[in-house]
Amino acid sequence: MAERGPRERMVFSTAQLIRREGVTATGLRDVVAHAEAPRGSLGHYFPGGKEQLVNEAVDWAGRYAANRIDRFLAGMARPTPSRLFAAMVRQWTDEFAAIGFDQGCPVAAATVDASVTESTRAAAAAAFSAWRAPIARALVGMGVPARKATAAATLMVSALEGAILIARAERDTRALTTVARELGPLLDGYVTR
Amino acid sequence: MAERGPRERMVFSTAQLIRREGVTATGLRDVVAHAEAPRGSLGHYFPGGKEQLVNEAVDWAGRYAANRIDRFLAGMARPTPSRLFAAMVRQWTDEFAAIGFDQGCPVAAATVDASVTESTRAAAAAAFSAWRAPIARALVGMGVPARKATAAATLMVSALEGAILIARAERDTRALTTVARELGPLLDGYVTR
DNA sequence: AGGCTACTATGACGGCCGTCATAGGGGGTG
DNA sequence: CACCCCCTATGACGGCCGTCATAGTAGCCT
Repeated sequence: MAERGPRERMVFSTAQLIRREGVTATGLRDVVAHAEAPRGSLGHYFPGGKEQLVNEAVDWAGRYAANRIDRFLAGMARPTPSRLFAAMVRQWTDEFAAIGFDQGCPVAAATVDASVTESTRAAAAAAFSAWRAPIARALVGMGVPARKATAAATLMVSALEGAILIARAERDTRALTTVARELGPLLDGYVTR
Repeated sequence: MAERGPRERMVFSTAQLIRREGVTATGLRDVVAHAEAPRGSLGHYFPGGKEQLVNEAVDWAGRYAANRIDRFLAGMARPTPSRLFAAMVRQWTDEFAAIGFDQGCPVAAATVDASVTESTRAAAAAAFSAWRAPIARALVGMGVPARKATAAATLMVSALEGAILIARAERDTRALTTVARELGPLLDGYVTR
């Protein structure tokens, strides 16, 4: 997360804060403090106000999740659906173990939280889409029929998001490891060649 | 939702409002208005303040979800894991179709949202537990080994919660129907007798 | 009747929110 | 130098928040 300009830092910090506080509870003053950004720049870079800032943070999160998928695949010698899913899950178990359960998924937070604006809801939908696309593409590359790939990707994201939720509530990664274990064989079963 | 006292109405209204606004965005004044309850009673019935009110709402939601499971089973001639899951999913697709995508799961909202207090987080964990227990019990009754039943219940709740999230973001029930369809055979495969 | 308890009414308090108006720096260009 | 444009500084505004103090009212118990 190299040294970027104030604008990018604010978007990134917004995503970070949304992850643990939710949209409504994240104040713009908190954002500038976290980003160590000049407060006066807020209205300058984000004339659309908090709504614009939040939307950009959600966009950022969607792109980040998508990139992660590609990175997981790049690190695998012989990728399989279950291995990809295991990597996605492990990313979260590792993070929970390392820094605690306070930070969840920003896209989930933006979806659930608050008097979320229509535009923010649309940003969340786009983020889920951006996340699912590389998964489905990867599954096809592993031999899953295109017809089944998007459904499988939806299942993977759903199970992961739900398990993240439960893990945070229980402060225990068990839900995550459970879904990875139980879903693995089913996912590999989609492969036809 | 028969005519209850003001106290119960406030708890119920809190759950309703949390479902669509989140915890932080739900104001106490909104609650009394929605419950048509006397404002002066808030501090009387809930000396623990908003925190207590939210916790009771989450508790209520957990019990409600658990009761729903029993009601689903009662309405089935020959219950199977996939049929139970389909019923759980259908409850949500029906609700989304009927009243829109504005209302999600209150337990998810309480988990994700905000400067949620430790006690609220614990209430959410208890709610998930209360929800999962009757599912696991039902699975055992259908012939799923006890060893596998809790894992399967966790998978079902995870996939459902995640799909609810995606469905709300996309304003489309497709994610829900997808997980029901894809997970069905796996769930029935747990049955050994 | 008197008194005690359970409940309700009302308004004020301090605090934080997102937004905006105003003004100042500061470097590159004419 | 003068100018302009991009960025930043600062403080005020109205509004809503959760909480609390104070003052009632209603009804049962003895």
